[in-house]
Amino acid sequence: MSAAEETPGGEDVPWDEVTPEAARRLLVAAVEAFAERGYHATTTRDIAGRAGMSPAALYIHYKTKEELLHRISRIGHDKALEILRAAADGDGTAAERLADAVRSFVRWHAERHTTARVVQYELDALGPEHRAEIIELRRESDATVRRILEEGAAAGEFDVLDVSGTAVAVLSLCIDVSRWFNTQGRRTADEIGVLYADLVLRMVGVQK
Amino acid sequence: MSAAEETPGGEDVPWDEVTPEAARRLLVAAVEAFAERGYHATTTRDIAGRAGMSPAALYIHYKTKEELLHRISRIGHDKALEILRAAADGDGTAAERLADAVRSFVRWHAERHTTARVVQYELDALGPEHRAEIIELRRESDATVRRILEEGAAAGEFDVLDVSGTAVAVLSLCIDVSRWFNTQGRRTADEIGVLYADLVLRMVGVQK
DNA sequence: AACGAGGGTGAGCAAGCGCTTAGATCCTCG
DNA sequence: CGAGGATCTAAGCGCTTGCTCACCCTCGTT
Repeated sequence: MSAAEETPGGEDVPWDEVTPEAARRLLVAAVEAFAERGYHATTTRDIAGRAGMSPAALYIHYKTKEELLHRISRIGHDKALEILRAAADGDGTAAERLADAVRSFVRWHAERHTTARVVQYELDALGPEHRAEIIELRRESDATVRRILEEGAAAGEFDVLDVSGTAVAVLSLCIDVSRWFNTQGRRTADEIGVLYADLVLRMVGVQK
Repeated sequence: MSAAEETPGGEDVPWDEVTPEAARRLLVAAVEAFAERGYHATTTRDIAGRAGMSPAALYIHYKTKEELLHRISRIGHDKALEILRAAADGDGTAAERLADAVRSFVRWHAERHTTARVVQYELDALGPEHRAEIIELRRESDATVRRILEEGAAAGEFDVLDVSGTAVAVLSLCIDVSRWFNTQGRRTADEIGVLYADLVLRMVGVQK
């Protein structure tokens, strides 16, 4: 049993932590529908239909439609935070780690823009406790980026006037990729990652 | 009759192009509701209630709920484009005009983040023709920023590898302010505008 | 062969949705 | 003053929504 399955294309299969298979199919269908039309415009019938099941089948695996959104949001935020932390905890100078963080974070938001859109823009549709839980994860993402900036500033690598303001700007720039990215566009996810890493290094005063 | 009314606080009153007064009240109520809960989660009863009117009153001034959203989106995009063009067509070096554009564009997205949120994130809720109309306005915003970058690059003021990619990044950075900005936050709209103008100048290789 | 458990379905309920209609009330102007 | 259009309301229509319920089918175990 492989820990991370692979498609013929080499892309790793997400959501493989969701079992049984019917629950995963429903969740994938929900991600697509939420990304296309938004949480509130998506009906449970639409989700079930995309998964090839009857409307009632949804409620065998999920208590409510909101629970589905929460599962998606939680897994997505965990993944996003994991990406940032892997870069922040890596080897190399602060500049290298910052570039790595931006490159991989942007790539995720572009490649998986369907998921990212739901994760980043449907926060308000969650119930109060679920929303609070997710907001805490976002705070940790913010702290991770801030940490790299602080280390780079302390080491004299970066020239930053406002560390926390710059951290917000960096994250904001990356997140918004999921709003406008389009698979038919001119640029690939990789190209945007490279471009953005360069722009962010410039923001912190690093010359190439 | 003043062309632009003023509140005691000195803030200019938007939506004064919307008449009669009842139609404006409904529209302002809709902006608040759409920003808080999203277009699809907002009911026509909620909008009418906030405006202190009965549900049916909405349909005297607007044919559908979608027409309300379109009016909001159209006026907001016109205003955003006007801000960008005023800066782009101003005097001064390309660097000064770029800084001015970012400063005022960010300030608008922060100060009027309620409106901006609806304008920027509810595009998909519009019908096909209305959406196409708005997308055209966005293209013009993009072209305006790109123009400043091209002029700065041609004049040797800027060091930009990828003009259109950088233009997207600059706009994206500014727009996303409306997602996270909060009136109770640490920073004022002005402060963020100044910070972001600095970050953007760094992106295009201008030293302070 | 009989069983129990769990995933699945068709039908449908109560509530809430966008929007309409009939009629009351207000304002404007001859 | 009194006609007539504009504005607003109470009531409610037809439909869709999230979700439930009674039942069925499949399958490993005894």
